[in-house]
Amino acid sequence: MSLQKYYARFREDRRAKTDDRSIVKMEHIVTRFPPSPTGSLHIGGARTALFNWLFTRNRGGRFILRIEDTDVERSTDESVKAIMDAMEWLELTWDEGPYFQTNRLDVYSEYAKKLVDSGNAYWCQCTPEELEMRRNAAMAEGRKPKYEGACRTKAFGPGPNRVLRFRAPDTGTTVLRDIIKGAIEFDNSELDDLVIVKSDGIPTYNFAVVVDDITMGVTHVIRGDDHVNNTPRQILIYQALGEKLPEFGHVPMIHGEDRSPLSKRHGATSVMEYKKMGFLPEALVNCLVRLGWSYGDQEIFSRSELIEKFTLENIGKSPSIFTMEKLLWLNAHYIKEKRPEELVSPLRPFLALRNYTDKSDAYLAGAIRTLQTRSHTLVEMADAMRFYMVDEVEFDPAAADEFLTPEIGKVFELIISELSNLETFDENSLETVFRKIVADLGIKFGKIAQPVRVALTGATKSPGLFEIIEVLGKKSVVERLQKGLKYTRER
RNA sequence: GUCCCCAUCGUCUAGUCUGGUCCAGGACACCGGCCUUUCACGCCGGCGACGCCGGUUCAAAUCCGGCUGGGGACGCCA
Repeated sequence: MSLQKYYARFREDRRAKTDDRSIVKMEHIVTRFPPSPTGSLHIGGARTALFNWLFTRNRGGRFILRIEDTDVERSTDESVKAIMDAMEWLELTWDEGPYFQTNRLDVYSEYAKKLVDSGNAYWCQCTPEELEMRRNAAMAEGRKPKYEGACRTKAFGPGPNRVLRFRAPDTGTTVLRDIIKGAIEFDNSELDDLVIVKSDGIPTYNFAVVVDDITMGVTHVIRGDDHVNNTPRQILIYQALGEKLPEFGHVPMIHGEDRSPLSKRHGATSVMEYKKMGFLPEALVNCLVRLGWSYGDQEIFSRSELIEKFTLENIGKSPSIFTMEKLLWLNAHYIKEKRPEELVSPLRPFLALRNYTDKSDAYLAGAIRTLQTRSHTLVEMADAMRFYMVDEVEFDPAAADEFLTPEIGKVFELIISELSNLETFDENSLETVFRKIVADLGIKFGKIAQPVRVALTGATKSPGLFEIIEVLGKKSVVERLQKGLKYTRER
């Protein structure tokens, strides 16, 4: 599929969902999620997107997807797709976009020109190498490694290998009034003249975001804590442009178990990896939202509840650690909660991966129902499903050895004949038959349960006997019992 | 190094703004028990934290200061 068509697909999607918003109060809130397409959507980015999305849906605003691809070297179409796929899986629908910064170069030039004309920007021809050296020297001497303004007064015009720098004030303070963190004051002397247009004519991040947020009418900038230090620079640019500031809210970071930034060595970082591991999107969403945000003691939230209850005020200030423990529990919860039929299609890919022969939706749903309280993930479920899917089960040697004994053979014969004559093959009648057999033989049900279980599933652990028998059906059950019987005779 | 942020059970967190109702509540994980045809589910119980020091106060998890620890930023990356 071409990228164009791909985007169009999402556009269609959006149109369909736009009307939902009219039922919510409109407050003209505009937010955005601006990933840079240099990889897949990861846990941290997903949570930022989720917070923005929830905030916007709660307030009845517009949520924009903007692709920040000004790093031409590292940006790829593949990443754009990966990010949109992940957002689609999490159902983080956007109302506008995706916009691409590389398509908006004219807009940035226009704003760059404004800054040059007003004396707030100047051309600089210091080379990256020189800059690097000066930075290192400053660090070595314990000084803040900032640009000292060598080209400030040279009045260069644009030219090859020249960059445009923003002329930052040397004195005074800039205050960031953060919705989440409160007021943070920065000494302007800490800031330097940052590059806003690179020598290839492409704007840098700090400039492009500001121009985009201004021109797209963004009212609330909600992003990761790692952007706090960029914010005073951006505020200065807003001011130089004479524009009104948006509200800023910086959400605390998510770390790995050793409190270092979340990375591959902490396990899966990409949202789609969690899909592959058999997690349900609602579980990931529920897990992610509780990292930094809370609503009293409540742990489980439906999507509509989240939209209703989400506010920025309930976001905490301290960073959190992402572990899979709660996610696993949440996933198990949602697996239990769903109707078996709803799990059929999400489970199918996992079944296919195991090369099981295909079964009907109804059969699958029946099998799923027996495994819902026993699975933390779809992977676990697909694995546990094996005995439902194969024609012939292979006995676990230890289990067969312990339970498929010669003595149990006679019992099997009786069960086989009773079951063969049974008309209605449901849990209730099954239970009646077994209780009768047990009573006739004068033994405890526990005596025969494990042997039958081994014959039917090959293992000592499984869902309840009667549910298994009902799902498997008479033919398969009788065959398996006969195979078990054969084993007891031939051992 | 400089600047900025953060700090409650192992983890996610409530409580901190508006000190007393908190010898700190919930959830996950872990441990024990019950239920039981196995395994799970479920239910009941247990373990377990206000980083440290000082100050303010009749009273501090809550306010103030310092320390320590962790994180972030300091790019012609975003």
